[in-house]
Amino acid sequence: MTQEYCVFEYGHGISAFTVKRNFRPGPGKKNFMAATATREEALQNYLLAGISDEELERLLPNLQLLSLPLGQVLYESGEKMDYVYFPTTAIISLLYIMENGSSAEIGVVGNDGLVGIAIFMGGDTTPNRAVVQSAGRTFKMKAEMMKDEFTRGGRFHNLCLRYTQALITQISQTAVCNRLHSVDQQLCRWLLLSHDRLPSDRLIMTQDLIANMLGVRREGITHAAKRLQNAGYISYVRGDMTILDRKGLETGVCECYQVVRAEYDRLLA
Amino acid sequence: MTQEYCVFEYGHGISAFTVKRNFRPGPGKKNFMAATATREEALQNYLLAGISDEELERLLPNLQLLSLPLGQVLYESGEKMDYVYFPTTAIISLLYIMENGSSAEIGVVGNDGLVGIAIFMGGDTTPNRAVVQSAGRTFKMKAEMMKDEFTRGGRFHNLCLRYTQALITQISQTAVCNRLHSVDQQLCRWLLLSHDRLPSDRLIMTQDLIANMLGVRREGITHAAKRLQNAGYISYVRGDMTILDRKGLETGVCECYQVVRAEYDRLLA
DNA sequence: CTTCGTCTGTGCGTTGACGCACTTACCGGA
DNA sequence: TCCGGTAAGTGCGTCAACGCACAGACGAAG
Repeated sequence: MTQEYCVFEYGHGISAFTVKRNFRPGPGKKNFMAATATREEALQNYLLAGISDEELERLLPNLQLLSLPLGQVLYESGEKMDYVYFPTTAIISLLYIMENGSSAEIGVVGNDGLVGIAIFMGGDTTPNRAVVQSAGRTFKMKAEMMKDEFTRGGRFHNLCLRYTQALITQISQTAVCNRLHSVDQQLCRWLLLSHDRLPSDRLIMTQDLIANMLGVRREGITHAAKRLQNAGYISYVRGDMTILDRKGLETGVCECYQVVRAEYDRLLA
Repeated sequence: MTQEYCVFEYGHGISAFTVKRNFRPGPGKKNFMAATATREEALQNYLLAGISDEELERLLPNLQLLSLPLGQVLYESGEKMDYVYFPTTAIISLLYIMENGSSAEIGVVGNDGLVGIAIFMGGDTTPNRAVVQSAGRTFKMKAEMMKDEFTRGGRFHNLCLRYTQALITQISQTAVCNRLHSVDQQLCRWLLLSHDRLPSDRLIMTQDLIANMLGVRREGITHAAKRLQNAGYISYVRGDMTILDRKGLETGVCECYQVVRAEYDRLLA
């Protein structure tokens, strides 16, 4: 089961993120559980669920299902992207890594979208790293197949572009939030964005990792998380967080979350 | 001459930005100097310069040239976009305005691109405001015409998408920079981004406006600008800034600028 | 020449986040 | 059962940026 796998992989993945941040599973380990896509499973991803039957039929044989452990790197900054990913239960974080090793998240992708927009936007690469933030399942598809289907136009083409616009809003709002809001507010925003993309209320992730994502100190997350815990919104025990009171989190968040949420709803309805 | 026009318009535009930020020229004032595009003028915009002759021929009759005063609002947040803009000498700032009135820039567009990507991305609107940051000229084109040409595919379609990816990188880097870097560094980045899109070395803009763009205090800009002035990189007199030493500015900037610059060069070569 | 509005410069107390060092708590393996 | 590694909590001093208040400084209008 995926959840058990998360816990198992947790100990390994963690070191990936901190310090070196260059963790990659060995070649034999990477694509286990790979299987051709079933229709039902594919529909768990909103983009795949939103395209026409004809398009889905064409894509299905080319979609490979796989499980991703926490910390796995899907793309490295500037690296040619061989695959595009359609997450179902996994959550992928898009990060920029500074030359001095510090990092900041620019966006997050779950079953609401896809990882690898540069493939159809024409740039082929981006100066960002894509890392598994929450272990889970995803489909992957060869970049060439992605380009072919995109070039056909049709609903898939349009939906990809609308998703990209939604992602732009998310990134924009991250910029605004980084500029104007407190760590407390940003943590709330981050938790809600994650929760929206999570199959359960559990998030397997240390405070150190969250700090790396938000580009703040680990102690800052400790304090903010403590406040949320005291308020009864979350429980947090050694890398195992549970969201107890979503409504509560929403009272602590800045308007940035709602703006992003509304745009996703509007564009990908 | 455009430069003189900037100075003239300066006194009016200014009040637009501060406090209320809802300045709009009256109906009769908006589209003065409108004229059908000449080929040479159109080529000053990199996107228009990069498309095929056939495409350009088709667009030219639909392009209207106009001068934009400092502070004019091209789009309001959530407002339907009737036109797309291809700046030549004008610079447009994309801002998010918080509910409490504070603001932060998420990106800047000059003759390197276009304003209004939501039109072809399919969302039609964005939760941002587009404001003239530096007075100058731009082409505008009806949204429908834009959609039509985009839908044809071809080089125009691809170039628009590549430009969008470049813009995404700029927005992403804004997010990172907001998170990790000092006001001094951010001011350098902002000046360089503006200078790249400026027809001269002069920038007509008060410290108060720059502060609104960067989402910081006006006094913070005063201090940072003073340091740059003492270093001899810029001169600054009451809303009239001149960039004296570009190389100098580049020594004070963080890596964010170079990352964005490299992506623009790579994607829009 | 004076006045008024605007832009810039400065000082000062406050604060949120940082960096560092350290302790406590937990867990799995020897 | 002990030990070592990892996660989380705490306490400090430091600092960059904030908010506010006010003082020049400039320029256009009368």
